[in-house]
Amino acid sequence: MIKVSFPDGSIREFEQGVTAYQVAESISPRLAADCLAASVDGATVDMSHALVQDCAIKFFKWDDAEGKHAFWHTSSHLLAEALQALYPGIKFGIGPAIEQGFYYDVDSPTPILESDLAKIEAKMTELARQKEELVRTEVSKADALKTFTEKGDEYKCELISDLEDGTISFYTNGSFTDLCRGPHIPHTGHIKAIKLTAVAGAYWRGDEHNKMLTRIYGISFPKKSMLDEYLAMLEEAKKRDHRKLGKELELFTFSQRVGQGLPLWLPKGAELRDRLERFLRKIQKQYGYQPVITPPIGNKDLYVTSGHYAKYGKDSFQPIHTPIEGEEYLLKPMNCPHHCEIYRSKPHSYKDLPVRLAEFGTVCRYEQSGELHGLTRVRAFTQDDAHLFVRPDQLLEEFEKVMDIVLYIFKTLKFDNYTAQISLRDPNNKTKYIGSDENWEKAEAAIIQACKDKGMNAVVEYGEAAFYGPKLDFMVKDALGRSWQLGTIQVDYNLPERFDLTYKGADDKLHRPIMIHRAPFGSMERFVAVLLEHTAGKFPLWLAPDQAVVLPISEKYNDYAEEVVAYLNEHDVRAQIDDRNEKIGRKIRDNELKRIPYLLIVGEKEAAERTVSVRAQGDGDKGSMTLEEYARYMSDLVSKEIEAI
RNA sequence: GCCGAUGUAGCUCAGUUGGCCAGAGCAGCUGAUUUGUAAUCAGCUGGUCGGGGGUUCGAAUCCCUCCAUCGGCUCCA
Repeated sequence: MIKVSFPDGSIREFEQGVTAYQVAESISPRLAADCLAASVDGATVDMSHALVQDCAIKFFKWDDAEGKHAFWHTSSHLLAEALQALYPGIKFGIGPAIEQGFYYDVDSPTPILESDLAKIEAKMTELARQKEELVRTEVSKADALKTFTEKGDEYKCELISDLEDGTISFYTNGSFTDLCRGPHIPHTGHIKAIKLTAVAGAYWRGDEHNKMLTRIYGISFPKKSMLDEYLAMLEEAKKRDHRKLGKELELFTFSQRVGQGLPLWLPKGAELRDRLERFLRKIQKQYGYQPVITPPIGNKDLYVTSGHYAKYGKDSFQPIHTPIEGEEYLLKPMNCPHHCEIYRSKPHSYKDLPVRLAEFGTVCRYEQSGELHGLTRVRAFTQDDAHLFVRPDQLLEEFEKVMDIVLYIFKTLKFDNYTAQISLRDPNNKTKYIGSDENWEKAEAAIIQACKDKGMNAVVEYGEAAFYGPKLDFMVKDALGRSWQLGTIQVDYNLPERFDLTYKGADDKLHRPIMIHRAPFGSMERFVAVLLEHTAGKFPLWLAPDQAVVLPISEKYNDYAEEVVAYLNEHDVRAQIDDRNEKIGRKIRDNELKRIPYLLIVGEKEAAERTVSVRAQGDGDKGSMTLEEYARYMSDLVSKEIEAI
């Protein structure tokens, strides 16, 4: 047996004659990368050469996340080395690998601009060609601090100060030495294609009170062709951008004159939204929800009572003053307080619960200008909101029923790559939240239990809770991989207390209900945005604003085409005519680009036979059908989509 | 809000060593054509070059400022 000791302190035993490749295989890539610094007890394995090569091969297959991580992490060191060479006096923050690529945060005496990126890329390529090894050294905390103090790198010093006492590792590539845990790929020569993608500002340690550093984003690959593929993929993703599609498909628009972040829904967008609302209303009716309607403003006192004013008052649209009566009103930033008051409007018995109040409620929030983003982050939006007032013994069952609704919606719309996130409060900063520890613990336990019951694989995030209670959020990614929260379910013990909500129990005493806030879509705006990017504008038939367009071959057949449209509209098919004086090829092209699901071509033959020639979106000619056949065909397709559960 | 970039016709974009009345394609309008499965032809209309201020004999082009948009950061009830 031979012993191999690793930098993390572990010692593994291997049979005599083991190859370096087998050693590499036996451990994770993360450890494998660190084998550069491994020492060998015994002479049979040459760790310095073969293992290095084999590790490299393993990484370049991109066969696991750790391999890519090491590759991009090394790339960030390479970026830092290039920056150090080009910008004297530059100081370094952190430079990690991220999901797609890497970045480095720096503080440069001369500004680094987007136009400098090509120059930096060239320097990186030059350094990469030198095949610089990533050399690990280990030092004490005191020595580490000394090294960076001498360099005047205050950011690194701050990082080291926060580390626990003990051994600290440095990695050196060429002339650049960084505080780093590793792992890295063996040498920079494997980095064959580099693209610096963006320069941005980023607060030191993510705190807006700190100095803003310059963040340089990049991505790298072991082959030029992989970079080309990546860039092509980005181009494709841009075509799915909901802002672009929203314009092309005439769903929504914005107007500077109306104001930033205030979407204007165009007729086709309104049709789409209406379909979604009707879909959810139907489900909610089955689940025993009662629709309510509340006004777009509310007295400031309402939000003082709820606690929202103390938390968000300063960052909101400022109160509307009424000079005559001297009152203050707020544009409604959420529906919960109004719904609490509806609950309070009459006494409740334990037999009445759960009470489920639902409203498509439009709310206004003064989001920071830099945060606005298409339809995903706006200043006025409509929540598919509902508040459930439940007894403690009903909490779990009701929570799980809400989960069922969210999952049904996601399934119907084929959102299969969502992430469920349990958002709990930050245990280290409880001042951000209202309510007692006991209530928080009960609420958090309920969500965790519900996920367990449902077998839902959820990630837990601390510090992501709402200020009044923990949540279960459903996150979905957009075309460029940015994650957006859609559905949300929240457990709240606090607002019922603040509004003194009660019900009379079987024991003839007053009890406190628990509130569940929920919005399966999240908001109509954001949901439509993500739906657009998912479908690339090819909506399922039941949602498509226009399901079919009738295309007469020439104006001679316009009358018959009108008859077809009338027939279809009577039979619940949303159809229009394209009677422009254009050739049929042109009409097909234009309507295909508008993602119309079905094109119905009518000419002499169809008019005589009372048929339509059916063309499915992206799927070409489907042959001819009688009007009856086609209407039935459509209704079958729609019912199949909706009942896909 | 912060860092960086962008802003030319309804849309997509040309036009910077400052210089003739600011261009194209698509869309729109008019006319011709009456069409069989992804762009018929011709003519015409349309622009305070994001707003305001400045430099200059002269500004889409240079400077200042404001606004909006985009990429991030921070925030997200």
